[in-house]
Amino acid sequence: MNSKLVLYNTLTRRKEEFEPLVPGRVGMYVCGPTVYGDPHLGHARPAVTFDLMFRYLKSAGYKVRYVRNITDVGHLEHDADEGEDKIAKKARLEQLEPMEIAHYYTERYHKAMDALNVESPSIEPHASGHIIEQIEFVKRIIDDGFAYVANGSVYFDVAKYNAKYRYGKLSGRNLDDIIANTRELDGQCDKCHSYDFALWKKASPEHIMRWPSPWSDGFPGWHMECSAMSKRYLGDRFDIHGGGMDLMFPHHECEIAQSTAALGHDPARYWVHNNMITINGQKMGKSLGNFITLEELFTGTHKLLTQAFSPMTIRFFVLQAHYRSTLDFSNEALQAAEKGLDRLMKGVEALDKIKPAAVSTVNPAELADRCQAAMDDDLNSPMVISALFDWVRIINQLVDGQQTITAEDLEALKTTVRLYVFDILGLRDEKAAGSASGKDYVSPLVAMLLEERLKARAAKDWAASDRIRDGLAAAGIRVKDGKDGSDWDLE
RNA sequence: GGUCUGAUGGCCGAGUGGCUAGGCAAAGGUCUGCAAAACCUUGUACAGCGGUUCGAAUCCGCUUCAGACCUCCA
Repeated sequence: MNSKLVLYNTLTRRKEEFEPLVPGRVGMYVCGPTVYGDPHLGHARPAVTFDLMFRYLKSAGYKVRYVRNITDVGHLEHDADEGEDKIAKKARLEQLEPMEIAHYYTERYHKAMDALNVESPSIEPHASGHIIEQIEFVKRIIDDGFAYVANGSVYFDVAKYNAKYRYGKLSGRNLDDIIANTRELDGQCDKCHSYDFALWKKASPEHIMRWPSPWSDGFPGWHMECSAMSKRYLGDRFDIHGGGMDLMFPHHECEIAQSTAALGHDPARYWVHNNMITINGQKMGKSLGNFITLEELFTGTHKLLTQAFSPMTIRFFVLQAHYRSTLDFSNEALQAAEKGLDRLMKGVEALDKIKPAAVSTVNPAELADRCQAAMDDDLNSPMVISALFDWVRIINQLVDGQQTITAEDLEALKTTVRLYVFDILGLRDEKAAGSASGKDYVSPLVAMLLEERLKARAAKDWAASDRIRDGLAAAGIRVKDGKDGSDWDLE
């Protein structure tokens, strides 16, 4: 473990050297999706970002427990008080059981994550499966005096909490500002203050998702699951808590308050937030209705898309920007990513064409050092990619014989390139993998035709040669003439 | 209004006191019967105005513009 990882901690607004609580082990918790709709491009950002973190920490030698939740209950729409449970609402619309909806979209989410080559986390707890833990957590907060019961619901007493700790430490707000900027309550509410938030909500008669509790038949408040489940699987303290920047306030702020109220201290040491994906300069999100689902991207069926983009193009697109920057969606940017990825993958394939020599004119350790330094610096994947591209050029020069490399250095180079491209960036050679079966299937046929074409070319029968080339092109097979004969590829 | 980010070449995006990523596009070249593909080369940009400094795109101040959060959102 020779990495010296530095992470930007939202809590301190600084880059800090990463020191796990237990040497050699890392506990990380990331807010996962609310499963009431198809996963969209916005979901790809945290998924890929924290997948990168997960992969890098593991490759650095840490034993990592990565917990990413599935929110299948308790997430209210419009208003934490009067709103309706998202899952339940969707269920009524589609005439389905709430769990049916949650299951369906969880599956869809998993499918999209697989396509993006996002590794499954160590544990993926569902909020609905941890009602007991959440009730216990609420009890502790009540016992410590930081919550009050009102008409079957339980609310967090923000003012009381703020008197002892500080509410707003993560988002940089202070309570006075929050009071000044929180809208007034309707008057029908059980809460004492507008800025208090629900820990447990009494269910109205028509509410389907409900569980018994000491206070009422109801459901947990919408920040409770993360506090309860992170404690359950990672302990009272853990290393990294991640999520999208839009969750910083109020969600993560409330999580800190809940955990601090119940346990007396912060739950996580490093708070890491990924930035948003924008479209025409605006955040891509459910509420704005300007999101593109991942399936639409993969199939090219959204009206804003000029073509389909493969999952790896999306992944590469995300990795080409630093996770804390906004990333603007456009067809042009995605096309650039697609071509760039293609170039990178061709470079990786070209490694096998290099013939070792007696001396090296290149130093593969340079690549390894650059990549590690970039990753250590707050997971700077764009810098890693930049270094890899520099080496694609060198690899091509090696293939060309303009540079030479020893067998030993070549092995080191292959190891480094593959480590970063496949294991850490998590890219997959879609063309090689995806079309392998199809390519194998037609291979003998194409080989035969190319042989005929070669004969025709040798005889300078250009008409016959071009006829074969055009015929193959019509079948989606592109012939590429090189120095040492012809190669081909599926479109 | 409050809190906080950001403004980089044709586009996307790193960097962040001097050595000035990378990709895409473009131009030139190599190869080729032609084409395509592939490869090579080139490209001096950091919103504006002040200030600090030997030196600033990078630090500070102001201005303009954009975005996020403050209500569910990755």
